[in-house]
Amino acid sequence: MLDIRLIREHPDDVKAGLRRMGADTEAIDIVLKFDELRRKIETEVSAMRNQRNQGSKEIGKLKDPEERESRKTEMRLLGDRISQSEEELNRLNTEQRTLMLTIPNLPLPEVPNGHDESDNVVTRTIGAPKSFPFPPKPHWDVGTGLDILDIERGVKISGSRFYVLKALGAALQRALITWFLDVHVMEQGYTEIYPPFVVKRECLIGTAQLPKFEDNLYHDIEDDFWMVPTAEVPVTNLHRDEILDGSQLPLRYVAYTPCFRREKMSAGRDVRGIKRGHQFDKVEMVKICRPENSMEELDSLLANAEDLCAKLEIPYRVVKICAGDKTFSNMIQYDLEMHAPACGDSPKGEWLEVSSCSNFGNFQARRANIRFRTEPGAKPEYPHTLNGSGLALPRVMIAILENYQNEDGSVTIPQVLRKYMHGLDVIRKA
RNA sequence: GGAGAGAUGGCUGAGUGGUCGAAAGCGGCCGCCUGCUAAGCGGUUGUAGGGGUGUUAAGCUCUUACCCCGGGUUCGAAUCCCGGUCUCUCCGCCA
Repeated sequence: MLDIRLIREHPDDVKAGLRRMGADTEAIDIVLKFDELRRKIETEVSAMRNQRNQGSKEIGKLKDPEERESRKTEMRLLGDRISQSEEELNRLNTEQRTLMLTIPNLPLPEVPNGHDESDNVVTRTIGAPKSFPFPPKPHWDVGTGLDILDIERGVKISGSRFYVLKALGAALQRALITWFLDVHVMEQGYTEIYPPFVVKRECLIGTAQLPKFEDNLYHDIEDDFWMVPTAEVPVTNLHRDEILDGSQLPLRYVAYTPCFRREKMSAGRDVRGIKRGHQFDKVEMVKICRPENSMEELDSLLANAEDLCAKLEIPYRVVKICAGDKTFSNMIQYDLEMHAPACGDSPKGEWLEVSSCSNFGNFQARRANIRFRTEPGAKPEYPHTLNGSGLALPRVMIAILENYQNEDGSVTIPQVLRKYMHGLDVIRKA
């Protein structure tokens, strides 16, 4: 959520930021109108309440029963007026908040201009796309050929966009998860978290999936549980409604969770293979830090994710996302994309997003009411939150199956994963 | 799932209609004292919103709301009533 004071005092800057994202600016004018009216009524209500509080105190001290009764009547009338204004005030408060929750975070000045994917900036490419002495097969052929991926049965049991990993396919994914976590925890200093995979609605408001992106979430109506679309949600919300001690910061967490997405917004996209499913696994890093450190923390977050790509020895690139393509709630975003030689429509293969690393500023902290004190006794402030995948499993699986495939249909296991696969070095047809 | 108990400030814990934004203790902060340490003494110490003043600063000041959440009764609610949530104990069930 943006700071209402920022909107109040610098509406033109806010609108300019929204325009860079191709977002609507009329919400700003509406919010400002609400805000003005809201403050006016709030002042009135406060004054009336004050009058009532004073009056009630006096009634308590009055001896004369007649005078007492007449004051009571007076106060009763005042009470009715207060109730009316309170109702109005409540309405304005909720309406203003509801609207505020739909306004996206503003891009930082260094975020490149642009309105879609094609305007993103590739900042560096590490390793060249691999060339093969034979025509590389797409992962769905590699995987089904080895009988480690079963898309048809996934569809049979759960519908489209579900798949089954089998035998060494399942083991490979499990090895990746464990290795990712080990690197983040043992080499990079993150604290591992095992969170619930369903959360309350407030959590999703906190990290800004709700109210705007309800369409993309699975929801259990009976208990009002929401299945997590990313570990960002439960992990960031660990500290919802808390005032942290500044000496605890930065907090650096990592969590593995399945992620559940309805993918309504991507209907028809990426239907082939395992690139975009309703359920996928991901290891996610989450940081909560002091505002002044958040850009360095973003750099190290990105470096931590990149480290995994590099160690897997798969070509990847770093993409700076433009203002029009960044997500709703961040203020700057970098994506990591691994190369998959046989995926997609182009003979050159496709760059697959395996990680998205973002700095959210205090946007989520405001929504989730996460605060900290720089020192004991100081005023609470909003910290910055960040998160980044480290990494998303299906795309890494794709990249491994396609990059490490051999002409005979087998797949070489990346060096770093072998000790997580009992020393196995190649996946062959059983 | 059944029965009972409970939810008060950073923590412990008092408070059953006005004198309560809330005793007391602990902790924190500031100062004093002390050769060091330990102890001692004094003061201070919740969050959020709005108004005024001030350079849209610091600050000062007035005020409102908040004693789990939401309603209700009342001139007035931490306190009474209703609904809900959560926690604990016991029983049941269970990977």
